[in-house]
Amino acid sequence: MKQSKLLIQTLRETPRDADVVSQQLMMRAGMIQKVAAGIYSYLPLAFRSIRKFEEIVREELAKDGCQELLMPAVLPAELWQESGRWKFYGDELLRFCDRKAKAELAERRARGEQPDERDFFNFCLGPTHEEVITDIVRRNVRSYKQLPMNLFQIQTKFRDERRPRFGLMRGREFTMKDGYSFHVDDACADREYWAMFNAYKRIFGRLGVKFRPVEADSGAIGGSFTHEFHVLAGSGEDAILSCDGCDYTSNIEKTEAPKLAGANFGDRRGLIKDHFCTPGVVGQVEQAAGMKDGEHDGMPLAQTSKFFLYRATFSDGATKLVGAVLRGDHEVNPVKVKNLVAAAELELLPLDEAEALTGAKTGFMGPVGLAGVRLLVDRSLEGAVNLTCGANRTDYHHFGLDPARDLPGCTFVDLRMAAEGDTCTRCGKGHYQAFRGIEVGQVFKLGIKYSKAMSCTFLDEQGKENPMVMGCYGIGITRTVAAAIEQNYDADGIIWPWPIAPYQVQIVCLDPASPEVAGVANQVEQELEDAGFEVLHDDREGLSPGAKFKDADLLGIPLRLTVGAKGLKDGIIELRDRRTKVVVKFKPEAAVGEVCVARDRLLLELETAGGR
RNA sequence: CGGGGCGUGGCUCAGCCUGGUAGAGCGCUCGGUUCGGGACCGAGAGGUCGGAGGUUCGAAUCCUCUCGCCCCGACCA
Repeated sequence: MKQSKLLIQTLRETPRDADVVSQQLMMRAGMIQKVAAGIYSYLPLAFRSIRKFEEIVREELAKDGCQELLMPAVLPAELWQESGRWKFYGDELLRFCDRKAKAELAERRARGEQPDERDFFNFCLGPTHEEVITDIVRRNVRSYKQLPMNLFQIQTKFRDERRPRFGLMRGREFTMKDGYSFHVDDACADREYWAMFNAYKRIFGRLGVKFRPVEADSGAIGGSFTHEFHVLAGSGEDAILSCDGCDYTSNIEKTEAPKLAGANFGDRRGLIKDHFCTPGVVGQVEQAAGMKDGEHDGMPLAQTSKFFLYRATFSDGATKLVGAVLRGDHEVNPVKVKNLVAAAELELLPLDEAEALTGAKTGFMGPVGLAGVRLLVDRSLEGAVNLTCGANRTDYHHFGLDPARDLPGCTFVDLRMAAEGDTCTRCGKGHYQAFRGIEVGQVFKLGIKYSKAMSCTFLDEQGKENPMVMGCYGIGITRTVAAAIEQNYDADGIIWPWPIAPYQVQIVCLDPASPEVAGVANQVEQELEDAGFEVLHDDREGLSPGAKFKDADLLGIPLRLTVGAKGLKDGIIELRDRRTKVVVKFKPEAAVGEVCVARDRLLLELETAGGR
């Protein structure tokens, strides 16, 4: 490919609204352009990388017998109503109405009615396709003989993120591989789960990025298990804790926190109400410091407790108040709270409601004496005595709290956000290390949530009807490409991993106006292409060498072949490794051989670079 | 959704406070000199200053509304 004909405009300066490295570099390299918030065009260079990654995904999935199909991006409300998600999926689901519904809406309005427009939305843009695939399978699969089956698509998805950001890493429109499997029983679904788990390890391994499979929260969807695949990068949005002594790696939302022994706070005493008065002080640390009496000049943070009031909403629409009690120096993990009460949604109770319920301002609410609240106490407080807690009276705290005694009906559970340095709960020896990760894939055992709701059943060997057991498996294609850049760049630009580089070799012709030099460059280009390499040839005239080198570094093609009059005078051209900057010089006739050697070396390095 | 910021040639920005008929650098076109890490000279093209309304003799500039984009927050109970 001649660069003079390539649709590309590199930028010397970073566009103002690009805030992560991958977005900055992809925009500067002329790979993507923003069309609207969180919506991008993939220009030729980016599209080549995206398609290469798609092909890796296809090849690896084919090894496990997955079948590719393509479902519509625009989906009817009916299917989503059938699964129940039309109601529960939030505003990330972009809903709209077609002309028929619009006409009916207009007619109602003409009659003087004031219908709610939302009641007329009858379509949405698909953020995920469980409903559609389940519909397809229930219509086409009847017998256990046809199972198991694993179907996937690579498709543009839309999620109306409340705050799109980070370029391709958190856009509203993105390309995703979503796969779904159907099975006669749990055991079969579990086998497929691990088959996909291993396929994903192969896929991200081939990509040549550092990644980790991570145990993650499966939400309230039936308590099934799930792994996320994360590309490790400092800019990642997710916090991951990984044990340095065993394989336990998990999203911090899920990480089990060890039960910590509390400090010894003396002999148990009674609950002394309203003992401490810290007027106007709200922060946990400041409050503890201000708690003074005859024996105490400020309380240790670990002897205070903190309290959070949540409203849990269940899948049947019922709600319940949930109170979480933790040690003052611990963080609450709301995901754990949500899962412990098996809620569909969990929200922090709005401040005004919380104040009305407890009768105290923020900072002075506590668990004692609250009616109608399900109380959960972090297990690190099991057996603790002489704690302080909010008195439900503004400015006051109780002293002497013994949760087991003073909070009847409370449950001791793991509510706490695990932290770096905590002892691993799995091996009991190692300690958690913290990483940041970009979630690029997920394997999830769905169970029968959708097949049951949508009557996707099969007849077993006894002729009995059963719901199929399902799994789903996603990979964010465009996000993965961005994540690869987050992990592979330097001050000069992108450093593409070989497998998804838009081109493998970039020929930089420094003197394209010279027939002799251009002739050699073209010759080498042809030979490399004949040998199967993907070559970008910078044949642009009128640019100084410096400008061409800068552009080449920015684009990040793994190998750069420099052809110039100066080198040719000595009969040589130069091959430079983008990452190491190491240069080798040789005769033009040796180009193919040298590029092969360099490629083999790069691929060998990739094998050792992946995740564990 | 709450708070803050920004919208001026393709890109990065100045001009706005203190109204007077729109600028720089990069990029682009043409000509010339250069040519191994973002060269130089000369000549050009390119902008309803996000949009609407208002104030004024006159608005990029002041006022109101609106749209878009970006950032921070959304876990002190």
